[in-house]
Amino acid sequence: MPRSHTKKEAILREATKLFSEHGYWDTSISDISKATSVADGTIFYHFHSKEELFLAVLKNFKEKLINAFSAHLNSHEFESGMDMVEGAISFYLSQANKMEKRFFLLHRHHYYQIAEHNPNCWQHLEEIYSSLIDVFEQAIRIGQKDRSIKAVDASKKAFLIFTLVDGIVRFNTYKLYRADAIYDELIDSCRSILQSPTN
Amino acid sequence: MPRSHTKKEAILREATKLFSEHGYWDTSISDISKATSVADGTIFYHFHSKEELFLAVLKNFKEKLINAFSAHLNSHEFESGMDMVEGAISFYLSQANKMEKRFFLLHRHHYYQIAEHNPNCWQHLEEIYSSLIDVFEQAIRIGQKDRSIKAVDASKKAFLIFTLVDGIVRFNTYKLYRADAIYDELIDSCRSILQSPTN
DNA sequence: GTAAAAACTGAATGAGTACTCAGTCAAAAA
DNA sequence: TTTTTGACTGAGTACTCATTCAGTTTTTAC
Repeated sequence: MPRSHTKKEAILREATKLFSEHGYWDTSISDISKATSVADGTIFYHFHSKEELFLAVLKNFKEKLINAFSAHLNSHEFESGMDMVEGAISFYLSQANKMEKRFFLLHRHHYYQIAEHNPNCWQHLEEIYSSLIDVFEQAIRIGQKDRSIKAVDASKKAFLIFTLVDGIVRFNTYKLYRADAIYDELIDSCRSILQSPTN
Repeated sequence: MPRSHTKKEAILREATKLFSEHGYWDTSISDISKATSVADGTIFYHFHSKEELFLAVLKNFKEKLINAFSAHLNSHEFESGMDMVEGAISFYLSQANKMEKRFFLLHRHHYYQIAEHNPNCWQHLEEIYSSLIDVFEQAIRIGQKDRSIKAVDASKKAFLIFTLVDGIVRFNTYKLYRADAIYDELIDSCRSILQSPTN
């Protein structure tokens, strides 16, 4: 395995760090090359453009996040569908906490701007969101079978709940409100939305 | 009234348009000066820097949004607190629709980045969010008096509901999900969160 | 009408930027 | 050993951009 392999990885690692911390425009190619102890040209040898490097960071994040979610689902036993929904919420919050900077990047605007002219970027974003929302949707459907969740439009409610959780993560990273301070209210609200009053 | 007054206004108007449409980094001072038929220097005569101009746009938006909300509240009669909450939600959605580009700007990241080193910017953002959340909180408190809303932590639930509505606006502008398609589910969910089962 | 003040101009500046490319070097293939 | 290949280098290119400022025009004050 040539040395290049490690260098490409190192570039991607430093780029993830710098883009996440300072954003796309406030991170120059030479910032990344300095941080990686690599020549500017090496970056363009491995990635055709700054934008392509930025997309590689997104792709990497997408894979990490989706893998983390399926690992979580496979390694846990859930009492009921409702229990699964709650598990997904707290797992999402814990991931957002662990990968705070990368979620920050996801909530920034650059990717949505690039997505307008780059179908590849759009697809990454689409996959991230749909796979996350899917987790909620499946949990709701399971809950409807085991009667822990009432009859609702699973797809729409899944989107609503995801929006709520993701919005809280967003305000949390912007430090406008602390997520842990309303965790109980969040779970309580989700139960109100999904459970019939008798549960 | 000197001519300058109109020019300053025109600069602010064009800056709002261009920043909203293309973002902070993709709008140059000379783009704005061309659009306003003004010399580059004139912009710096009225605003000390690009960042200050950008903040003036935010301040302007803040005032417009807050005024629109109080006008709405003053000009409507509400049957109950719950009715007021629903009115606030649909008013927020209609404003987001009417001022789509400016909401786009609010949801972008630049202001949060500037806010990190500029207390003035931070204050604008804080005022926008707290005044909006306040509308929901007051409506909830009124609803608790007239019994249309059950006993909940008004402040926390107001934040939750605002987060949900704002999140939907965000996904709507990114065209990842259409807000009007889940309006009914949204209202339904808010009722579940706030009303006791017997209502 | 004249002086002072304010508004306005746009060419010039200089600090940045993404990206290129001719050439070096080490290791694999012949 | 010689040749070829792919990884890597970093000075150079062509460019954009926010900001400045010396000078001009317009408005206001007297």
